[in-house]
Amino acid sequence: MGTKDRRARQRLNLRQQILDAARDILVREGYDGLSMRRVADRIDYSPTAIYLHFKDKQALVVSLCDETFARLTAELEALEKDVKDPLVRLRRGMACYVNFGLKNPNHYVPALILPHPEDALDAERQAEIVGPQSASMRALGCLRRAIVDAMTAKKIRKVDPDVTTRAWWTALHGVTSAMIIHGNFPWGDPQAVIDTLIDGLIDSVKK
Amino acid sequence: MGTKDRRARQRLNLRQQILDAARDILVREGYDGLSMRRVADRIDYSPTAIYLHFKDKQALVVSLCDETFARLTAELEALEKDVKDPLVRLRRGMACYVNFGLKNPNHYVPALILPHPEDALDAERQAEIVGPQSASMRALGCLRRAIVDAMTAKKIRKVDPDVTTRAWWTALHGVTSAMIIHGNFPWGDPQAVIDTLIDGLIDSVKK
DNA sequence: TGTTTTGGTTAACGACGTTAAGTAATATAA
DNA sequence: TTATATTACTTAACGTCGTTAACCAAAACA
Repeated sequence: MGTKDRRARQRLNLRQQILDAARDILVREGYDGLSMRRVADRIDYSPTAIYLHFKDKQALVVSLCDETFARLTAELEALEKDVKDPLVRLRRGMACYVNFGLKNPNHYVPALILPHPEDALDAERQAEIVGPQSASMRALGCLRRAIVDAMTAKKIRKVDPDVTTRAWWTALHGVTSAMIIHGNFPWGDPQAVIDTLIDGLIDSVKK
Repeated sequence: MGTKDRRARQRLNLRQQILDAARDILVREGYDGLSMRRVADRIDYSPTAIYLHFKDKQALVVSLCDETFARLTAELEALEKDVKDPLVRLRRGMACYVNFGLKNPNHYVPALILPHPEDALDAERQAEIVGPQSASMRALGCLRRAIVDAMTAKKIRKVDPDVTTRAWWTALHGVTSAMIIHGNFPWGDPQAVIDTLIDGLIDSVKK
């Protein structure tokens, strides 16, 4: 009766082959270089075979990005355990986010920079959605907790945690995406720009 | 001898028709909805006719975006003349930038959010490029001047104007692009997020 | 052994940006 | 005025893409 198992195993096996090939292409050639046909070529299946495992190209890419962003979340959550000083944790966490984006540009781009169709929803449906769903945004929870912690520890002055989380995240996203997309912009010392931004934000609420 | 003139006039005329049709499509349907074939349909020419006036799709879009971003630059330069207080001008200019992006999302997206092929250059050629070329980045000059002015007026403490300009621009770009792309994210009161970010940045360098 | 389900294939649709080759009208030169 | 050259444009095509429909063989089950 292990036949059912074997089928499931083979199914997962192919699914993993698809993911592996797709990730390899994505990392090496970026989102534009990733096509269903190229993935199919790599694994010696027909392009349509992929659709038996992923609804469409976007679902495939989301799977890849979720996997990668899970590592970011893990890093951030590790900080929560290891770093006691909430101000230091805040600082390190923000740097961590930017660094992650710069080290994984080809995941960051489709996950957070490129427009997704579903992000252009009608106003009614937008209201239904209350929180970030994709794994690529679970980092926001970490940021919010760090802000709240720093606040209760009286390290920073009282602020609206939700508004501040969103404002700061947009800033971090800004420097990350700008440096990824505008690679030939004269950034000078990029790290100086990143540090200036992060330190400025934190300084603005320091007691 | 007006035949040469007439030819030139007709040429410019068609060029303008292309631009008008393309801008209409871009504004209404966004960058993805804009295709050479659709522009051609609108003006009752064959798709290839467009290539007699624009090198490729990107050149056409750049023309459109340059036109629109010129209005932003004009607004910012008007501020330089009208608003004397450098701190107020700084504040207003930054808000102006974000506002412009949110009001012209379909120009902002191809101009500053989407990856351009030429932004993925090899390291040597990147070094050759020293400043922002596209009109979409001339706003950076305004920001830098505002920062320097506020500094010489002793309204803010001494900072590296280049690094600060770049850091602040990434932040502004971040909130702008995030709100454009992630329209169904729970922003709460978007203006509160924008204001918190801008005020935070300025506060961090206020004397 | 016959039947259904699973896991794939081939072929095709309708889009896209772009290039190559051809054509008709116009301007210039003899 | 006729021949030539230039200009403005078209049709056809290439190679891509994501995705769907129809079909098919092998395995599982009755």
